[in-house]
Amino acid sequence: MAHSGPVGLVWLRRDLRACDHAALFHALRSCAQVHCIFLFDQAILAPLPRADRRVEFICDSLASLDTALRALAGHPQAGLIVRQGLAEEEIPRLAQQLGATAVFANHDDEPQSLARDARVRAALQAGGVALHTFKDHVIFERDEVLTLSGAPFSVFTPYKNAWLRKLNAFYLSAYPVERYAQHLAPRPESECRPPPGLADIGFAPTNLRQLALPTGSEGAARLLADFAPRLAQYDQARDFPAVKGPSYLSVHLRFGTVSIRELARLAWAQAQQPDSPGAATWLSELIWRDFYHQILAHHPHVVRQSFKPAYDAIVWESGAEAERLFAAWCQGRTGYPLVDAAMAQLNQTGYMHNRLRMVVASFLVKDLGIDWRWGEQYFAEQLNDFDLAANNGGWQWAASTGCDAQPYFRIFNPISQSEKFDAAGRFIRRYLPQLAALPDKLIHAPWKAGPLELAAAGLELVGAGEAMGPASYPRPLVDHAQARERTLARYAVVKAKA
DNA sequence: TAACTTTTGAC
DNA sequence: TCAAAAGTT
Repeated sequence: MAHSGPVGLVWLRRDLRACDHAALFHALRSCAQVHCIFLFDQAILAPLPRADRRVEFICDSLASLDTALRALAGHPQAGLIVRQGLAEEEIPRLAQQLGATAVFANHDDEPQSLARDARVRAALQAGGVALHTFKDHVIFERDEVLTLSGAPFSVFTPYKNAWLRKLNAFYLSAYPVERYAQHLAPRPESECRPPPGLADIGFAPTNLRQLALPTGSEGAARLLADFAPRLAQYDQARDFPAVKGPSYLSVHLRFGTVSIRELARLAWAQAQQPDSPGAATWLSELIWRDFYHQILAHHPHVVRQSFKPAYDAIVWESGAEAERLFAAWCQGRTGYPLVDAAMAQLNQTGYMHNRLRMVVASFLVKDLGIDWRWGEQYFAEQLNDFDLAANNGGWQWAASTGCDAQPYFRIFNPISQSEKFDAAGRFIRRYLPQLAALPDKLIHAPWKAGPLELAAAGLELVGAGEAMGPASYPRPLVDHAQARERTLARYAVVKAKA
């Protein structure tokens, strides 16, 4: 090699892009030769089902990242090194093979990731290699936004105000990796191969290609270009699942195929303008994301327990009956059309509209009396954009067990939510075609239809657990008014403790 | 980022 | 008589 000077290794994890990248920038600035690796971590892949949309999303995005790195370097032998194995073994092994003296990565504050990084750091240190890590995934992390007394915030609104006060153009500026792109090193001959396909790592294809979900940084750019003209109306459109209101960028934020700084920059700039009320609302959603990441970093116990200890006294439903209710919820057979349509959206696409995440979470916890962790786990398995901090925060919010959660007596009515946010039944009809012929008035609660109306709609109502044909739909699993009373009684133990 | 019940007040 | 406001969970 003609190059001299220190060799660095950038370890990419949930930051699969080649621009505005903190770890890549710092590596390029301080090392004359920089290699990039993505590791398929056995500890993460092993427990997954053999068809998983997230794995396919990663594979597609790695191909795009590899191309981007070679374009950035300007020579074809640069590019992404991809390996498979255990992080604490493979990262030190590769560092040693490349002669790297430092490894660069971005922070990941999930408890398991912190533990993994500590093991990798120790293993690297044994070989005299340093591990440098950086904030990249959020605008403000860990201890960057604190109360005047130096404590972490646990209520969103004051957190948001402090977050906005601290924000300036510097925190939103991109890391200019292009400036040092010539430091990207050619890969060793043995590593010059395209990133593996799904089959190469033992996975089967999903329906990802059929979904309107573009992958990689180009996919994120396409979604952002599509969303930018809609941003000004985001506040008006975001609550209606039949409307194209959201950005659909959550999965790209999760895998880092888009930079949070780029998104926050757009939101912040537009929020200054009086004609864009949507921008401030969307920026608020990005701040919620920082908020929950910060909560997880300071309170890792939320992964297992309620944020508020008093709520651990709640006794949830259990046993075979609870399993039956939970299975019906998972499969979208609760008899409440908005809930079932939402679960169908999740099961078919790996995405669910945010309004509906609240509706189905409230239904599981406060209509069926099921432990919020069961729902959290199901979302973790199904959501393309699954993010531990945000998912846990959302579930604890819905269950009223979380920081700044809704009060326990706030119980969504699945019928009113349906009438309010899918008044014309457009979303319900998209995912529950057997209900399509019901009039709008009845589509939110089909059990209220008389025999003549059912016959006219070509619909048959069946009891829970009965076989479902293409023209049948279940009767409601529970009565909402009764369930509401049971929930108020269930949560009474909290009031007694507080 | 609630829903439900009761009270109030305009007509 | 009914819609809006207020009180409750």
